[in-house]
Amino acid sequence: MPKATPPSPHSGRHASLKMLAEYLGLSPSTISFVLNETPGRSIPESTRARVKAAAAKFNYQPSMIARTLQGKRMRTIGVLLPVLGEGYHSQVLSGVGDLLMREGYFYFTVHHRHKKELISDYPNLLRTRGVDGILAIDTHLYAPLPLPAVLVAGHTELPGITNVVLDHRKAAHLALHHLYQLGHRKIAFIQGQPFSSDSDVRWTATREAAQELGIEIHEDLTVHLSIDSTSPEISYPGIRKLIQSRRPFTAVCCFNDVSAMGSIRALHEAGLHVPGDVSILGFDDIQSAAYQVPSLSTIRQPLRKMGSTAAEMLLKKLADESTPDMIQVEPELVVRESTAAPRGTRKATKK
Amino acid sequence: MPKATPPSPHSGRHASLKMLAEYLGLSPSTISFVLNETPGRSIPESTRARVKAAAAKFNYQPSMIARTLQGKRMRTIGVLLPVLGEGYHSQVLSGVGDLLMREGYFYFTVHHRHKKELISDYPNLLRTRGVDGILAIDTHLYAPLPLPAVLVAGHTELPGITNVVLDHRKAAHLALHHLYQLGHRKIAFIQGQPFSSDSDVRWTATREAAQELGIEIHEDLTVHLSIDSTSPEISYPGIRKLIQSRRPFTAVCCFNDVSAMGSIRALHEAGLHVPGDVSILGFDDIQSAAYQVPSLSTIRQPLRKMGSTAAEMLLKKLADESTPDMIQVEPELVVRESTAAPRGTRKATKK
DNA sequence: CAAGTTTAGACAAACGTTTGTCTTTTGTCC
DNA sequence: GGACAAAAGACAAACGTTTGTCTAAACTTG
Repeated sequence: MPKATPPSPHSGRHASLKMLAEYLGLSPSTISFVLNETPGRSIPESTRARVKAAAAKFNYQPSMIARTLQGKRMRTIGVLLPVLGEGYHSQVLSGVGDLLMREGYFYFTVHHRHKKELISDYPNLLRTRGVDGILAIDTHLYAPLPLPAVLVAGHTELPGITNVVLDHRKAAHLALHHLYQLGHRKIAFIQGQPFSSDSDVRWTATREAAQELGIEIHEDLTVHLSIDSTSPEISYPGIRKLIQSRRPFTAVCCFNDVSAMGSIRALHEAGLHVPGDVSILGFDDIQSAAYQVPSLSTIRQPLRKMGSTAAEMLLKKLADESTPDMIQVEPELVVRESTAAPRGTRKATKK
Repeated sequence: MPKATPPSPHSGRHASLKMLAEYLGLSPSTISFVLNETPGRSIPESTRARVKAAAAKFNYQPSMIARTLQGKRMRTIGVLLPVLGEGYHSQVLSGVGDLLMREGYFYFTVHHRHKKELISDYPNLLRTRGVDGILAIDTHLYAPLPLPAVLVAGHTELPGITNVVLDHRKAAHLALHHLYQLGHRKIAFIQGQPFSSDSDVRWTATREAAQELGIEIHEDLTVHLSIDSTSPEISYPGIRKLIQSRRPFTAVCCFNDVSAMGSIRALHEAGLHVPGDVSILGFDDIQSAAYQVPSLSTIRQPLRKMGSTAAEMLLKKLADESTPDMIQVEPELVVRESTAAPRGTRKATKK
């Protein structure tokens, strides 16, 4: 049976400047001067010591809340992302969080599931809670933000906003060149969900790279992701259908590692071997990529770095330092077990 | 070259009660009464309409900050967890976040990497930022919190705190019984990191269950996790060493799915087949568990549910409703591909 | 029509800070 | 010992709300 919560021990109010003032026989302002080391105020060392001792004794912590009311910064950031989950967002967020905490900043996490209305509303609600700036991950913005902002994988051009993005042209080239030089020609593609902000840019870059290398992209061999999730289920049905269609392909170039995992699973169930029958190339290099069976070959994005860079830029903006409009980071090809030369390339050719 | 950020468009100050008051020729208090529908104040419909129109026109949003200064709630929670990452924490957090956002609450995420000092300090820092309550996940608390609190997988007994925990006895029994009835007798165990708050409880429960079933737990077959990470790397070296030791075992009962993935990887590299040579039983049932090759048999914790339940309890506390000291949730055995009868059980016995 | 009541709203204090100005005390210098 | 400066700190306003009290006008009622 639920027991009533006992009268909380939180009733003993917390130390305020006023209480300290009363205790010390000083005015609140004097205490504020000492604790903030406000320059230009003459206060003798003896008094300073008394004040500091009392502050320590009562574990005084100035209210950030009251402080912001004075136009000060709250040292708080709002982070906007589509969804909490494994993989991409989680890793970027981790980079953001690490840097912010290290710098003494706190942050709100807000997920919007790509709902336009929420994306518009949240920044304002965050503002009323005192955030100093906004960091948006994989989010398509519709209107200028009411606060300084930095975007990760945002492809929105808005004045005063800094974008941290991957060099998708290079990424696409790395991916296709890798498969090409292994000998793959019939390559299937997994295209990102329309609401994922990298999808368009990457698809364009992929088509360009394919053209350069003389690789054909067949609509018949293209799987379009649509499920809004961060689980491998996103690609599983698409790849199953592709297998059932019996169109030949020797490799799948995936939108991300999670969809690569779903693909491998689907191929496995169909009795196809990776990389023996089909090579799988992932994208992102999430934590578990190296530990899959087979381990994933993938295009690594420096996800944590992207997060921390974005956070760094935002803090710079808050310090009124200049920041570039765009920071491009470099992808990297990581070759593991899931890609290999297609069957027949090494032995006698089949036909 | 970095371009200077242009004078931000954030300079146009935001609507305050005072500005609205001036615009309407009313006093701030009157506007507050209308917007909050404060009972017991007589204000004619005509004025109300004027006020509401003006508020909409200027997109007025009351400052939560100023409001809390009046002793109101900020509708904000602080979430304490060891680390941002894949798996357990991510899923619980997702449940927490979903419920909180749905209820119009915002939350800070704070990771402490099990550092005692941070665990003690953060709650206070959160308080200065106006949070109404604290939700701690997988965190060992050392002192009473300055705010109402709910713990997930916290095994700290503190007055006024609600704990949301798994029924570990049942979980251990489900796990061992499953392996036992498949025919496993030589079972290796992966024990959680000492700083992980479920480790002790689960280990105790595991030993009890083993005794009941007559299963022996050999120290030689026990891997002790120690790496502070959420990647499969945590179990990989331990399992490698176990394999090299050449002590026979037919199954591994893992601390979590992530360590199960690392185990499978290590076995795979040693040329051992799962479940043919060794069965692997995970714990948690994280998103990707079903999509591994082989897919993971595991003990499911309702992680998202645990998160949302905890959040719900915290909001209840804030509403001064009574809450139980403990809520136990039920584990569930999920049988997939990674467990099977040990070799020799079905065919002629080996020896 | 005077007295009382309701209506519509203003006014002021408070929350916990910061910061500009003012006052009192002490010390220095000639 | 008087003039002045410096030192030490008090005082008050402000930030944007909420809320308790007060007032003025407009109604009611006998």
